[in-house]
Amino acid sequence: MATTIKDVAERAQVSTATVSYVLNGTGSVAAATRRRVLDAVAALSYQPNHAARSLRTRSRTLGLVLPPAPAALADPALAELVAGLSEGAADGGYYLLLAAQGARSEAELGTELAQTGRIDGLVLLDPRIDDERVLILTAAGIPCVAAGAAGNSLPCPSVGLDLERGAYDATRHLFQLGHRRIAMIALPSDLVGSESFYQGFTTALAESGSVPDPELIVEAGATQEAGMEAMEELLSRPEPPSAVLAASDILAFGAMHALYDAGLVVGSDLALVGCGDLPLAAHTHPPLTTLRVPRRSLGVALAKRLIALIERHDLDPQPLLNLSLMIRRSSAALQR
Amino acid sequence: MATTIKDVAERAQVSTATVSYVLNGTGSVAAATRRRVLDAVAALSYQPNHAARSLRTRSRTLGLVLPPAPAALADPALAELVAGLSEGAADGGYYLLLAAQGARSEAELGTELAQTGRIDGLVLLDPRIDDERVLILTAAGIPCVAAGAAGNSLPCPSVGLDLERGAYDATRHLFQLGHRRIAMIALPSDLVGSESFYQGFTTALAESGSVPDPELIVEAGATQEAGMEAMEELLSRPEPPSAVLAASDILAFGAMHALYDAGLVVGSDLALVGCGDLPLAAHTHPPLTTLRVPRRSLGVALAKRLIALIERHDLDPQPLLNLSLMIRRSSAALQR
DNA sequence: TACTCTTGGTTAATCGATTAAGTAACAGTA
DNA sequence: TACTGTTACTTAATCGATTAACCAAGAGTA
Repeated sequence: MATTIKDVAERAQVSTATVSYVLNGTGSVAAATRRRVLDAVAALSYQPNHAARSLRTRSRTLGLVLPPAPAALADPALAELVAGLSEGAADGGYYLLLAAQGARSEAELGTELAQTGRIDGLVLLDPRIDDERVLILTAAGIPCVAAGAAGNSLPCPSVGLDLERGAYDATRHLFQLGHRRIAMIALPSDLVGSESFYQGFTTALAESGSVPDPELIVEAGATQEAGMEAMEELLSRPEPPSAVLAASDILAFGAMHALYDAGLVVGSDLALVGCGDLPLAAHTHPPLTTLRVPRRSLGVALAKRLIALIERHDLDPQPLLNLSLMIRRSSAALQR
Repeated sequence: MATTIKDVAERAQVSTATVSYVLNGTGSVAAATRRRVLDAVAALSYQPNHAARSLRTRSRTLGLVLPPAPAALADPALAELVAGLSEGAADGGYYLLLAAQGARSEAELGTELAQTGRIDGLVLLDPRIDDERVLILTAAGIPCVAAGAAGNSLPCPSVGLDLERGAYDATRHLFQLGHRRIAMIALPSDLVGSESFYQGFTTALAESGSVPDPELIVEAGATQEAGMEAMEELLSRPEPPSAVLAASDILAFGAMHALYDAGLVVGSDLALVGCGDLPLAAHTHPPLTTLRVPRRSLGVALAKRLIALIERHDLDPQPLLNLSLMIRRSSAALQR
């Protein structure tokens, strides 16, 4: 039924080897012969069988392990990243395999997928410092790239977001609105990127002649509840902040709840800026000023980088992707 | 490096055939031999190579074609469905392959994936009546299931949502709040499911002794703009409705904008109910009453059904999945 | 002339599984 | 005893590509 390389070879009056050489651009084939082969391919609308091909070479498939149920919900924008990944994969002639993380750890699952030849490499989300997944996978010789990590704090390539610059921009924005007591709610410090974000924050403060008040820096978890608690903590300070920069939208949403509970009006009583620009951010009340993450481009870049790694192309040092500050009503000028 | 069936065979002192028989539960193998084989498998932590296996049998992979960029954004809840799909796939020993739809049509891409042996079957989103994708794919003998379609309006199996019951519940809810002039904003009528939704609506009306006023039924597109226009149209009626049931949250969001523009307050001036329960729905102002779609379960059910189809198990007639009405502030009692 | 290179192919081994066909040993049966 | 079945294996073909190894013919060179 399905046409094979043999059918093409017969029709073009050559051996299957020649067909393969033409199709892969390897070997040396006379122009006339090449034509005959290509004509036969077109006439039969031949597509090489994937299993046979990957039995000898690569699987041309990138893998992504989906976080278990609750975490998947935590990032509604995952779809956007995934779309970018499969787009970037397609550009390079690859596809994207999704695996649901069941009982096994992500590293185990990834190793299995790679060792059974299902995937050639893996994309890792939310990398942490000294991430054990990276250690296990690279030790097993499995190519992987990490998403959204900046710089070289990881033993594997990554495509980074310029969180430092983003945090800097957001902080400057608050400063220019007149705020002087600016707090920050940080993500867990073992997340790669937390450090950069903090750097951007302090750099902006330093530039305006102030130093970060340790009282106004709270490290939170990654959930909305954590953001809520962090905000409550900030409000309990002797001298509470007039503006808050949250390292993620989720944290900012939690902070909003805390502010609402405290009877404070976001935007006028206190300025709030998030990071991520989740779809929800534009629809909270008031709409949240936040740093937009180019998720689709991030996905595309990750896929391309992983493919380069797999095929051992020269890895062009990828520039960091920029965040853009979406100014909305949650950040207003300081009232006095 | 990677351990093969040969390594296992050697260690267990049997032929590779026997190993295969043990692993697949086929053939007849003495208990003692089976033990030896299983021990060897465990000792070598052997995993069969996927390419080799699928060269002879199936690829144990389900396919999903991602809608092109703009449409993908239209349904932020796609991630949830995808998570369900890969979960259901994993349960059956399958994985999920994602393909970005580039220039080619979904049917072409799906056919190619199936014919190159990359996937065994395809999941189709948003099926339409006489959907050409279904026709092309089933003609090519490619198993596929459609998502969210009810009943038998499709030439391929599907996992349905009980939209009729959902629309009925929502309409009854509005009626019980005292509303008598209830309008409906419908999705394009060629979407499988539009008919059922309409049925539920009219059944509920009929039960309360009224018949649907054609003036109060507007067929819209699928976008927010379409919802906005539809609402404007309804407001221009000589006798405008006091309540509106929108066939999708997106349409409802558009309707909200139109109402805002008209200076009407959703929830008090007019009751509005959507369908889908997108993450945004709980965060609009006022929060939107809507029918929650069990997306994750839908994904799981779709995957299981597709696998059953591929492996020719008896397809147990899947019950329709129920929607549940999330009552929020957009639907309030009739003011008089 | 005799030798070496290059070009343009072919032949056949190979990847790692599945599975049809074959076989030896033994039990049951007429 | 001779025949038929079963059980428990093994042998080897096969899936459809890639690719190392080989080869023939013609060009270039000493």
